[in-house]
Amino acid sequence: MVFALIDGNNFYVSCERVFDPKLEGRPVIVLSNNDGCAVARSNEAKALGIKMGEPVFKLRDLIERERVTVLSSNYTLYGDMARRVVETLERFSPEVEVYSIDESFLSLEPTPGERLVALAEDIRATVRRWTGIPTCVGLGPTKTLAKLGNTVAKKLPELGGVGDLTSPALRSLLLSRLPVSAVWGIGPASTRKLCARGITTVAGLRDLDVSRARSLLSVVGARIVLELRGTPCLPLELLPPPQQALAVTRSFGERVATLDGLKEAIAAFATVAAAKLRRKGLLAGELTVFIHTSAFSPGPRYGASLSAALPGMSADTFFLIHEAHRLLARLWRPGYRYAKAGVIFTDLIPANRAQSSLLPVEGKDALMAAIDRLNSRYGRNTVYLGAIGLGERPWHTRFAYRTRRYTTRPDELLTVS
DNA sequence: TCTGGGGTCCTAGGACCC
DNA sequence: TCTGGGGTCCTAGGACCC
Repeated sequence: MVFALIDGNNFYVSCERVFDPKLEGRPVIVLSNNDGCAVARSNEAKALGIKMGEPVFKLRDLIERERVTVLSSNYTLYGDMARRVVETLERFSPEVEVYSIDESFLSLEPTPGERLVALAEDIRATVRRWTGIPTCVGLGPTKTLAKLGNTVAKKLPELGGVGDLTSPALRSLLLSRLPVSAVWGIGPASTRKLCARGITTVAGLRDLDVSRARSLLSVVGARIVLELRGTPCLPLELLPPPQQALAVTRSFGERVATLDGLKEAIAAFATVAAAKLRRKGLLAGELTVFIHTSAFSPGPRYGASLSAALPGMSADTFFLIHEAHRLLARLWRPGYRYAKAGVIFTDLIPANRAQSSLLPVEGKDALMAAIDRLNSRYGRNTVYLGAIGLGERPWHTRFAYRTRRYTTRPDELLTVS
């Protein structure tokens, strides 16, 4: 059995290009929430030196000079495109682990006589043809090596999009040339630790004594060393583990100084989070609320968070807004310009496993279901609670350059003439 | 002078991922 | 002026138990 990792190339940009071919061959970046940072870059944008996570205001001149196309995130579109990619992958293996929005692990069992690389090329070509999304495929005897193979495929275009690390000989050659920071799970802190001890290449990490890796980088490091040697330690996760936390947090479009303004924002975030809970069939038992000023701007700074067990498991918007507001009232201090806030639900359980309350609230579930149906049928925010406010919403996240939701909104379909 | 052993649970903080 | 959001896992240390 071989692990394959299929990963969408510059995924968000590729989704946009499917519906706007004029973007092909041009520098394109997609921005984070609130149009803050570049989170996806076409190869042309990478070639201009635009870094992952770079704040867009620092790029203004470059964008102007090089005529870079700048787009806001269109998560509705990317989520739907990702679903199509996964459906395509499921044709090639009964075992698919959806690892992130643009990455899936597959187990591959080539039939006798079938070349593994040819199979990988077939997967790429089919995904491209059926969804329009270009991908790269990494192959290896472990997930860590498949991931590394994918990195190699992206780095070396001459490989034709497939990085095969199943053969020990080729693997040894490549591992001695790749920096240790290229390994999945080795971040900046671990890279510093390793380099300080003279371990700078992937091969160096592979040859590190396992107990030494364990003491240096915890069990995570020990597992990585074994995986690099070809011993699988990470199985495919075919069914997603139960979710542990659900958060809605946002930077504000404009700073908010008043308690009323924060209450509206927190009510809006709690509304979205509660709807997500219901869609996933979950109830929350604990709530955290946080607010803070900007970490970048000068001026007085303040930030705080509070958690509390809810008096009962819930996914009820009325109740959750009320509880979030109680925490907010204890957090809020006057005299600050707040830049960000959020609500986080934890202690999640499936609604069908919950103990029923001794004091059922008549009709509340039916009311929530009715609201969800209306909003699903007529669009988000068709019906919402007055706590979100009816007037200006300075805290609203900016999406100034968002494209259409081509695949999920009949009124936003692409028109062809 | 000599002062056990083996556990669980919880939390805060760090690290990492996309 | 303008700097994202949503997750998971691991460890150390304290509290507590018998």
